[in-house]
Amino acid sequence: MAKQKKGSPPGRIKIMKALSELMKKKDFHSITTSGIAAEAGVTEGLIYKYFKDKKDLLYQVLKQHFEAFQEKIEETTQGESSSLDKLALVIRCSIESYAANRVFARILLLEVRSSPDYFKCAAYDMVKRYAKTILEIIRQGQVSGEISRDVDPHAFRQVILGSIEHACLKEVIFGSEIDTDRVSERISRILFKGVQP
Amino acid sequence: MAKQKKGSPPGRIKIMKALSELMKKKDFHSITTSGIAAEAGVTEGLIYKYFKDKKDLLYQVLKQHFEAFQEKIEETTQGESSSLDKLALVIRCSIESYAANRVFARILLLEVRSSPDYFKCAAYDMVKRYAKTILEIIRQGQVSGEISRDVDPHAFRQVILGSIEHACLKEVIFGSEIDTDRVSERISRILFKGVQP
Amino acid sequence: MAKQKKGSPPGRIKIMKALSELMKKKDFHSITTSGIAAEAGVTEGLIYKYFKDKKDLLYQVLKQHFEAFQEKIEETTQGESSSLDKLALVIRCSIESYAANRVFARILLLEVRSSPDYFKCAAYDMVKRYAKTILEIIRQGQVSGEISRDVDPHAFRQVILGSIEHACLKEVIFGSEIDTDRVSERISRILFKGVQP
Amino acid sequence: MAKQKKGSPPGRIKIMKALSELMKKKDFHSITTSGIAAEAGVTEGLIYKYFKDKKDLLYQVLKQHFEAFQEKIEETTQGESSSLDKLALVIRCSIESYAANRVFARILLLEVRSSPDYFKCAAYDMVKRYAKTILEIIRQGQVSGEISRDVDPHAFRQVILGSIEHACLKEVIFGSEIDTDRVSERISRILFKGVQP
DNA sequence: CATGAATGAGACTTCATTCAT
DNA sequence: GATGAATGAAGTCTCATTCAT
Repeated sequence: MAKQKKGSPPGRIKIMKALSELMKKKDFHSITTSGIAAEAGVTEGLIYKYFKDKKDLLYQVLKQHFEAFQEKIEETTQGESSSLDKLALVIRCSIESYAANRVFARILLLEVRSSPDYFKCAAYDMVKRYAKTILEIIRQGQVSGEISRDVDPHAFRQVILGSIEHACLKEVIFGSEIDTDRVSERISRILFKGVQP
Repeated sequence: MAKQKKGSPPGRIKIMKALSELMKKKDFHSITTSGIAAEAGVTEGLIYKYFKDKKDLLYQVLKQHFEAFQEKIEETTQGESSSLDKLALVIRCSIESYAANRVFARILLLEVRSSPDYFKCAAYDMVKRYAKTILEIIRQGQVSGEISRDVDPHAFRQVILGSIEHACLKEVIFGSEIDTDRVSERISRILFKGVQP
Repeated sequence: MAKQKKGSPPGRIKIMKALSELMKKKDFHSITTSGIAAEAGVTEGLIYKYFKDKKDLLYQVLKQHFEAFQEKIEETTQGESSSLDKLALVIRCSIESYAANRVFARILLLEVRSSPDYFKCAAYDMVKRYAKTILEIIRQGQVSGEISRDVDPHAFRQVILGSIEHACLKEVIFGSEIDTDRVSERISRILFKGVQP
Repeated sequence: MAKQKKGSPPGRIKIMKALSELMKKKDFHSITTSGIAAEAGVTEGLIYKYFKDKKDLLYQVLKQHFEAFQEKIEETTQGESSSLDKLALVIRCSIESYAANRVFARILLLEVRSSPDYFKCAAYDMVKRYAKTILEIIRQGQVSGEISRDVDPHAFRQVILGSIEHACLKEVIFGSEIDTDRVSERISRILFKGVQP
């Protein structure tokens, strides 16, 4: 119900599923439209009925994954009142999502970034919203006194995002397991308290 | 003298330079061998005399950039005795390199990571060495008491690398300027002291 | 009706015909895919929709020719009861086919034999069937007493096949005419009765 | 001494040997000049110092092999006075040569025949001489009464050559062993006495 | 006697994409 | 709602060959 818009014709759904499926194993560039069609059990032509082009298809798939992600992030942080706890939750939840959803991670971390037109697509808008959410939490933390005023919010956000991504990158690339709990705790520990004794 | 091995035939050098040049503007996938040849002023065939294929050429270029980078890192940190100062220098120097050398940054941050065979190439070996250097500095810091023992060295390294990369990513993608000093200082500030007041 | 399976798309048929046509004048290696496409009046890409590669196309064409050939051989020998007469017919019919169908002869006698993968393709299976047919006729002849028991069937088959091929080779190479009747009669005469007075 | 002309420069010899060597495993078309140069331990350019082109090199190698072959045939048949015995010896000797010298066999049976310019090269002259020798023996046999007058000499020669070649073809292609004695005896048996009881 | 750098033509192949049905 | 035939542009790569040194 949350996964596909109700009115979606079967072919459209099959095609998106097919790309998702193929991206578990291969990178986008080595996936061909004919491969997608074969996996979906439809003809190549049909892809162009529903998507402007191959990249558009990718962005649609990404957006679909992202909606679920964003929803979860917002749900999770809602109840929490402490800013640092919220951030810890965002970190945890992001890593969890990457871990649980390799395709999403692959696309986001490795595929789309190199094409300039990604930054104009609908899916990127959601990334911006996600980033904005984090920035707001940081600012709240500074207002409430949980976070030091001499920390630059943008820099902090960068460090958070970078840490999350780098933590997942290797496992996404090599397909290894991610120990979500350990990884996210360690990151939070370092970022919040620093490394000095 | 440091840039090319003297024995290299002129054509080889021209080809590598041509790819470097083209990567300032386009991503690797949209660069064609015929484009490279044209830019280098040689014939397409010559590329395959010196490089196994287009990817091999990319890795050679990357490796060449990396050698300069690695050299600089080692030079820079040599004189320093404090571990945290060394790490701050590594961060600064890395960001500086990315900032000064967009091609290198593009390749490393956006292009190669999605191809599995990159991780088997010679250039990746240098990445590993770079990463190892950082890990060793962290461990020295723990021995000397500068860095808290309850910080996991691998996690800390991940946070460092992630922060560096993410800090540069946007500017590399959009071609904007990086204020090396400010960015690196802020990162070090957060990572070393944490964000709590 | 016997020539192409009705389901074949027009492009596929045109391509196969084009190769057949071109092979009348040139050898396979000097025929290019672009030449084939031009002759067929389709685009080069279409070749690869229907055939794995250029060689696959060749083998398909060969197989098609072979099916007609095999059919004819079987038809021809059906009515005959004497083994030697059957063999004479096989010889005659084979030479006739080579004579009437230079393309087929060229491919079989000169082109495919040097590529190891020909011997794994479907067309070669038909050659084996043809050879088997001959062997069986020989054995029947020995059973019926027409052919001496101290003649080795395999050796005899070799001699038959070799004689047929060599008889046609020169004319295939130089494009000269073959006097089917005379050639086949002479071969049968020698093979059956020997050369001693 | 018989193998190379005395004055041959070392490079020339190395190149010819290299091609011979490579042809033991691969067919001529898939052997590249660069492969030849590598095997010979010289540079590609040198090939064109000594040979007009790649094909010329092939013909030179063939000719060299052929000289040894021709010499042996003539030696062998010299002493014999009976025509049929001479022919039996030619058959035996030819098969023996093919068996012992796969490269020679490969070139002659599989490679050169499809190029029209082979028939203008020096090596082909030797083939003609060999064929002529056989024809003369057959005619002598008819004069002496050993061979029936109603056998056409050309047809008989064709049968002989075809039988020899076909007998060796499979083993040359697949690299299997040839039992020279058995094969040649069986062929002579059939050709001379026929197959009727 | 030989090298090594470079060429150039073209080969095969791939793929996203379109359009009539 | 979907098919299937066809396109066309480009892309990577191969290889025989030449020539200055």
